[in-house]
Amino acid sequence: MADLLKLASSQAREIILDSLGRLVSLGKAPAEPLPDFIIEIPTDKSHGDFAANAAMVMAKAFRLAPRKIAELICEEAVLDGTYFERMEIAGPGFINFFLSKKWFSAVADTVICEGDGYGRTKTGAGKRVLVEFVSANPTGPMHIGNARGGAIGDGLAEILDWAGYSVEREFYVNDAGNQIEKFGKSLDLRYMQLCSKDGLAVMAKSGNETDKICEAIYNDSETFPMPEDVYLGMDIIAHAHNFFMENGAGLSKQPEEERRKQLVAYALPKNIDGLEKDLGKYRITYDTWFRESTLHNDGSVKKIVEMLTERGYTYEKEGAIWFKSSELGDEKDRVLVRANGIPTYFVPDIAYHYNKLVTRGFDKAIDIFGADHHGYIPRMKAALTALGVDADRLDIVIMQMVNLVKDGEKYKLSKRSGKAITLSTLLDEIPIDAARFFFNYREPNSHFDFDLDLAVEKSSQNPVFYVQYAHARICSLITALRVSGYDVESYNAEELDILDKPQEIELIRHLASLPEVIDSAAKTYDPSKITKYAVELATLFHKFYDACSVKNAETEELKKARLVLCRAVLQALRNTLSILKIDKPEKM
RNA sequence: GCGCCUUUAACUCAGCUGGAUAGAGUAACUGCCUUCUAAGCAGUAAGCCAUUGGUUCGAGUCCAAUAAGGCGCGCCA
Repeated sequence: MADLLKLASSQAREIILDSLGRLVSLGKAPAEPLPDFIIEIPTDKSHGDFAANAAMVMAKAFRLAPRKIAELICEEAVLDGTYFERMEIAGPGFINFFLSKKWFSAVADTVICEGDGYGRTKTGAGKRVLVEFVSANPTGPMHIGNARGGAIGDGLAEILDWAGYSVEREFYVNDAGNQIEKFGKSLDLRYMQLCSKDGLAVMAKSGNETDKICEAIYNDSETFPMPEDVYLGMDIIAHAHNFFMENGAGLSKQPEEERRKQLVAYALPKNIDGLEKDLGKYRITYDTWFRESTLHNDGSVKKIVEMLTERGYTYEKEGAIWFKSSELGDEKDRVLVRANGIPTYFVPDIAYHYNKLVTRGFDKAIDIFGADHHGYIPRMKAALTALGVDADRLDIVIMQMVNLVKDGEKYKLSKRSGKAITLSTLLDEIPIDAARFFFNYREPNSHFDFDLDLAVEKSSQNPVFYVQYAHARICSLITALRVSGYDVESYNAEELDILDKPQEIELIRHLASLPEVIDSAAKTYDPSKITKYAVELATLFHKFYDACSVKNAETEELKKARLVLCRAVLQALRNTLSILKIDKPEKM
């Protein structure tokens, strides 16, 4: 788990600090505490591998020109025993560091030795994190927004795992509350329509084919009217029809409440199975499917209201129980229990987060939210604070809405009309690899247009192919050389000392940054850093491939050295693709 | 009206805690396969970093205001 980039960077810092220490004892530098400086990686590689702005920030303290200070620092600097071969003063007073060959071979060596684990860090060691994502309503199929949330959540969970956290993935099943009522009502209305004279006629005419019946009823809102606040999607009609086929019209003679109960009991498990299946196809598997109903059944929901009341954070108004969230940073107070005695969605959700952080004791809970729920965050944090839980242990990743673009036109996503494009439809149309890659190619917080035409296209326009192509190229290259008698695995990284082409050096430098990229992605909750890393690695490889022939290298030593480099690149590429759960084709 | 997000090349976006001449990909144009996969590479062209002001050695990056767009502001979830 060596991070050679970080190591080199801290060496550069130490070199300067050492030098400053000597300058102070020589009386050439002021003794008072000096301002902190930064070691950065210059964009222009002629400025070295690392650059320090120490001389510039210390100009005031020294009462000298930055370049003069830089000269003093360089005079006293000792590079022995470090990965650096020289230092330079440049520009307004930057101190630039240049790495030695030793470092480059150490990088390749590390990648190959750590193998499938290269890139893993211990940043999150000992911390348990729960990532909750998608959590789509089980009342219907998933839409495009869930597709983005799924890719981001799963990617993020994997990244956190690589950063050393102990990670669990969870789906929160809203199998209680108002939307289940609505679900039951919708199912019942459709069922009763099917049992009616008109419904029986449609079924007879359509030869009992569910698809045809759904379409006929869905499109004939005059004969089969539906009220405002129900689910209109065809999936509801399909459930009702399937139930009818299995159980007949007998249920229609039962009281409404009983009908709804039975219909929900029939359709809900089917929907949840469907969610699990679709997500499985999307390569997402959860550690837990957490049911909201368990929080109602074990009294947690009730207990939350009691706890908040005990702590003095509730009051009654107009027959309802309110939470004083405005005292804790929310813009207004919120209703906990309605005047009719039924708790709002908020209460079980507080109970759920309390369960994550207190009952199950996760150090962190991470939720992936659509931007349309961002206003919900302050009240949830307020609730945790009121319960004595550190609200910073809950992190919410906001992801902006997705626009679907087809033929240059924007689709509006509408759940209510039942016409939204579902996740399973999307996955039928585009490769899973492309979907997972695309949704992780932008920061969660960016508004982004998903171009259906582009994702379907199997061409160079599609970055996922570009990356996979690099992988396939290396595979066949290595195979070819192995066939011609090269014992690829036996060469060690010391041979890399002879590499000096810029394409080779750039490639190695980028290899070294993987651990840091993973840490950074974990810290900022941004999986797009990984896809971008993969694309950059592929780019550098393609450039190297073009400029430096392995097979026809000038010398045998060079050939072996490049072969080792290819192995290292292949390894890093494989690891990033593993994180993203994207196929690693050996041939294309 | 209030809050959150966004605004960088024709299009889609990078730009790490402020640093040296603002970068990719796509689209456009020009080259490169008798030699490891041309799903590739090299090159050309393309920019008032939305606008204005402020902070300092130094601002695409930080602060404020303005403008445009997205999303919220229920005893819905």
